[in-house]
Parts: sequence; structure tokens; C-alpha cells
Amino acid sequence: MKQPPASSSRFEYAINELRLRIINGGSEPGSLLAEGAVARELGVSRVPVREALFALERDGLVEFSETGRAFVKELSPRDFEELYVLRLALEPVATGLAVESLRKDASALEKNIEATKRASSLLKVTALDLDFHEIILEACGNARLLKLWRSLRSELELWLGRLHRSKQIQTSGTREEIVSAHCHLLESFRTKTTAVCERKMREHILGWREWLPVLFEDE
Amino acid sequence: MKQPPASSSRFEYAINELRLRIINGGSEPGSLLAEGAVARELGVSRVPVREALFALERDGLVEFSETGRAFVKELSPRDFEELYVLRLALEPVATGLAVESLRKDASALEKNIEATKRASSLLKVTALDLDFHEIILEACGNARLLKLWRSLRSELELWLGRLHRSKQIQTSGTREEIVSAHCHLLESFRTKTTAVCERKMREHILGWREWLPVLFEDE
DNA sequence: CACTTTTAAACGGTATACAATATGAAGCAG
DNA sequence: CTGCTTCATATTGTATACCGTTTAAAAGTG
Repeated sequence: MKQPPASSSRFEYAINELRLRIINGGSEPGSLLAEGAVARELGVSRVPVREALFALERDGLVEFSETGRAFVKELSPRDFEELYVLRLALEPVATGLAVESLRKDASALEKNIEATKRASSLLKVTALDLDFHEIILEACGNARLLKLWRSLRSELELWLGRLHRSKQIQTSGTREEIVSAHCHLLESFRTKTTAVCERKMREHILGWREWLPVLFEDE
Repeated sequence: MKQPPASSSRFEYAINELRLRIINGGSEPGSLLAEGAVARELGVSRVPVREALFALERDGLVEFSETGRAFVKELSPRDFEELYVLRLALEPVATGLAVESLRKDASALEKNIEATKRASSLLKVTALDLDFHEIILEACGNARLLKLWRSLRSELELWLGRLHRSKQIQTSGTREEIVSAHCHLLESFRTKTTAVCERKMREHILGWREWLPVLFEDE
């Protein structure tokens, strides 16, 4: 039984702890997340666990059966496809809205790229990649869009976590590709029109959509 | 104190009851929705009310303060703009995905248009308009997209509800415009390419974005 | 051995209880 | 009268308890 947290709410503690378990594979896909059991393990009562499970369902990390039992989300190619339809619908729009703001201040994106160059593990590289996109979503000034992105990001982290555990991906090549792509995007934000930036982002996402599933196929 | 429900869960009862209050204006925008008070009024305990409030936050009908108190959402022009950015990002994409399926079976859309012609009140007309769009979102085959639409729909209903109470809108003219626009869309689905259908939907939504706020301005 | 039926444990939905905090009004000082 | 402090109350966060249902394993049956 883990230690209940000192500060912050037990709801946040439960949600963070469950996130870690699910994304890092501590709980197998499809396994039951019973309120009582989780509550005992975390050393809190069922109430905050229950709320955490509902919140995680919204983020696509947990599925509920018809009878109200929570399970670790199982991923299918279908899910991947749906996820990328949403990315393709939302991120280019967000990019268009963000361009003006990013043109004024691109320091966050620059720092992110520098950090990516120095990142040691692929896990960190992919996290920084998601950060790069999140910076854009933050800059677009649409709170609903940002909220939505955060939810999509959860699912993406789930995919990447499982991918990372099931395959050894080459860190170096991937890093270079990402850095190069992000530099290219940043340059577009600085010099091109909004419409072009939207298109570049669209192509960037399409590239990943092609690339990611390939790593899954030959298991 | 209202009657606790016979069938279905108290959570669903609470969420439906709160939806009605908020959308129909039973609770003023900005007013506090205290768990205990609502629970007493509905004749249930705080637990299902609490969960209902969290769910309604996700649908944009309720806002939480930093200290965790729930308030009836207040709408600003900013919210309207954000909402329509999302509609414009999502619905054309959904339309493109749905065209093939709608071409095979457009009966749901046809029935909807017929019902709109017969609808007696503007409230019913606007509800049917949202249904029309929901039929398309259902046909697009992307569960995440549909879920998202349902959440946007909640907010749209909130806007329309308040609009309806603050102004008397002419029913007949609005009805004719909607029927005509929907017929035009349906015809496009039957005869045009996917890309054209996406564009038509985009223009359809843009039209409403222009039209709706006008009704607010001169209060 | 395959397929029901039974049954005890597990689980979720909800109510209630209590503690910690936030809130807003009353009282007080300037 | 204005601004700060005090304090009773309202409200949320969390724990615990209870009940009906679901579940899955054991027992029974063909």
C-alpha cells in the first residue's frame, strides 16, 4: 500500500498514480481497475479513485463496461485512426490561430528544439515532441482547443508508451528527424503565411501517421 | 423536493435535471450549484450530484471555481467564437467521412427535414437543426468525433436556450431558411464530391456563425 | 467432457458522517 | 465611512457503511 500524499488532493494523487500505471504499462491493457482494489493500493478511499477513473475515461485511458466497471483501455488500429482524424482536424486550425503569437515570441519552441537535441532517451524525445505541439496549442488562445489537445495527448502517450515497451526504437535517427521537422515548422511560422503554416502542420502530422503504425506491424 | 427516480441511475437523473435547469434558465448564469443544496432539491445524496456536476463541466454547462465550487456557466462572445472554431474544425471533416454512408441511406436526414417543416415552435426547429447535424456526426463512424460533437451540442443548446428567452425570434423565416439550407446540403451529399460536401458544410456553419450573434447585439 | 445451476465473494451505486476549508456577514479599529 | 479582523455557517473533500447486482468459480447434471 502506497503512501497517501501530503499535499494536493487525493483525487489528483489518484489520477496521477493511475496515469503512470496505465501509460507505463504497470497495468495490462484490458485489466480491471476495481475502485476498491485501487483505493486499497493507493491508501485512499474509493471516492477519489472513482472520480479519477471518470476523468481518465474522458482522456481515453480507461474504458467502462456497461455495468460500470473500469478497465485499462485496449488500443486498436481503429483507435489510432480516429485519434489522427482528430489531430488532423484540430492541430492545423490551432496552428493557424497561433502563428501570429508564435511569430512574436518563438522562444518556447526554440528551447524545446534545443532540449530535444540534448535529450538522452527516446522517451524524452517523444515527450518533448508532444510538448512542442502543446506549445502551439497553448499559443492558439482557444481554451477549448487546448483542453481537447491535452485529452488527445493522453491517448498519444498511451500509444507511445506501449510502442516503446513492445519495440526498441532507434533513438538517434528518430531524434534527428523530429528536430529537423520541428525546425522546418518553426521556420515556416516565421516566414510563411498562415495558410501555409496550417498546411505544413497538416503534412507534419500526416508524416507521423504514416510512420507510427509501421513500428507496430512486424511484431 | 422532487421525486427521486424510479428507474435508471440517480446520476443520470441528476444530470438530466441539471441540464434542464441550466439550459431552460431555471438557474441563472453564474449562480452557485452547491452539491448539498442541489442534492436536497432533487431528493438524492450528494454523490450522484457531484458526479453530474463534473460531467456537466465537461459539456461546458458548468464552471468550477479554483476552490471547487460549481457555477452555472456564463457565456461570453469569446465562448461563442471558440465554440465555432471547433465546429468549423470538426463538422466539415465529419461530413467528409460521412458522405459515403449518407449516400447509401439518407432516410434519417430526409425524415429530419420533413419534421422540421412540420415543427411548431422555434425551439423545436433549432433542436431538429442540431439533430440534423448529429445524424451526420453519427454517420461519420468516428466515435470520438461524435462524443465531441455531443459536448459541443450541449453548449449550443445553452446558447440557443438563452437566446430564445432573451429575444423573440421569428419562427417561420428561420424555419424556411434552415429547411432550405439542409435540403441544399442533402442534395450535395447525393451528387457532389466529398471535398465539395466538406466545403458546403463549412459554409453552412459559417452562415450560422454570422447569423446567431446578430440576435444578441441589440438587446 | 461439455454445459447448466448454484453460490459466495467482489464490485459498483448511493447514502451518510465527519473534518478541513472557504465564504460572507458582523464586529471593530482607524 | 472605509478597511481589516473575527467568527458562525456553508460547502467541499474524503472516509465509511450498506445494499443490490454482477461475476466467476464451484458444484451439479446430462
